[in-house]
Amino acid sequence: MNNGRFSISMHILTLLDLLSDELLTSEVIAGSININPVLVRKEISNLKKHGLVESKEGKTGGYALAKPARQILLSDVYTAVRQVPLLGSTRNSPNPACVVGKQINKHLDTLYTEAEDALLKKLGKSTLADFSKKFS
Amino acid sequence: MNNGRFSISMHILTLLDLLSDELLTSEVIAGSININPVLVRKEISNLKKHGLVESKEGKTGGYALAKPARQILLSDVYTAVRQVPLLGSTRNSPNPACVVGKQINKHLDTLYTEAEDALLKKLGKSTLADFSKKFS
DNA sequence: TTCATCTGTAATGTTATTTATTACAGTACA
DNA sequence: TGTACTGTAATAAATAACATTACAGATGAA
Repeated sequence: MNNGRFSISMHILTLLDLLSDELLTSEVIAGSININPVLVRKEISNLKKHGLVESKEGKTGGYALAKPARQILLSDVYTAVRQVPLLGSTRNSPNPACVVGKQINKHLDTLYTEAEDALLKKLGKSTLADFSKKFS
Repeated sequence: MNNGRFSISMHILTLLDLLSDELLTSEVIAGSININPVLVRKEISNLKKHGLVESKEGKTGGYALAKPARQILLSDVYTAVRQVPLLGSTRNSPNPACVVGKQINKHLDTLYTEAEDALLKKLGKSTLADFSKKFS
């Protein structure tokens, strides 16, 4: 995964949950995370695609959760953010002339999928509401 | 984690297991993975520190597993390679003036530790021998 | 109806991380 | 004593992550 994106998404979602009585702007959110507002908008663009956040444009616009925090599993967040296998390499092209090189990617993929399933299962046990409950 | 390192270590260890009747040189290993031999030596330097591989210098030198493949858990490999939290961000310094920013890292750390424990538990269920058995 | 304030997104620049390469000292065997 | 390795440092190149600038489009309010 793009390292950092899960943390950023969790931060965004936590803010939206805890301050759910108002729409938050990308600038306010960015101020809490301490990153650029454009990054927040990009990240939220992704969270919107996955049905976790909704937005309103124009003046008085901003962001809010698309559904109650107790209906958002942390595994949903992971899935939304995920791009590449958790343990997998980015650029590798092992030698196909070698018995191991030829098959390793296939077998590693299987392993990574299983490992990721275990992770998802774990993350699926708590919700955003459970998480943001810790802030008080 | 340094993405790619787990894959590389698994590749190295699989080769060492399947060709355990001889010492393998960094060049042979690098040829199978299709990376630079120096990277192999560096990665093995780390695996040695964790007691998974042993080496012999000089002419006729090379590498071998430090113990039987059935005694090497995949979680051992992960632990050897691991540098930073699985899901964690690299550079983030949230705003301490914000209720969320102030505490988020602490709570994310807890979450990441739990998630990683689940992963380790899963990886601890199979050994290098189980993995390399798949190549034939 | 026009200005102010926001989202959405593209394009580009900067910085950090990862991987590759070069170089060479040290070891061990023949 | 030469050859073929490991071990490791130093540096360069490639890639990925993040920041910034810019601006079109939406929406509400003066």
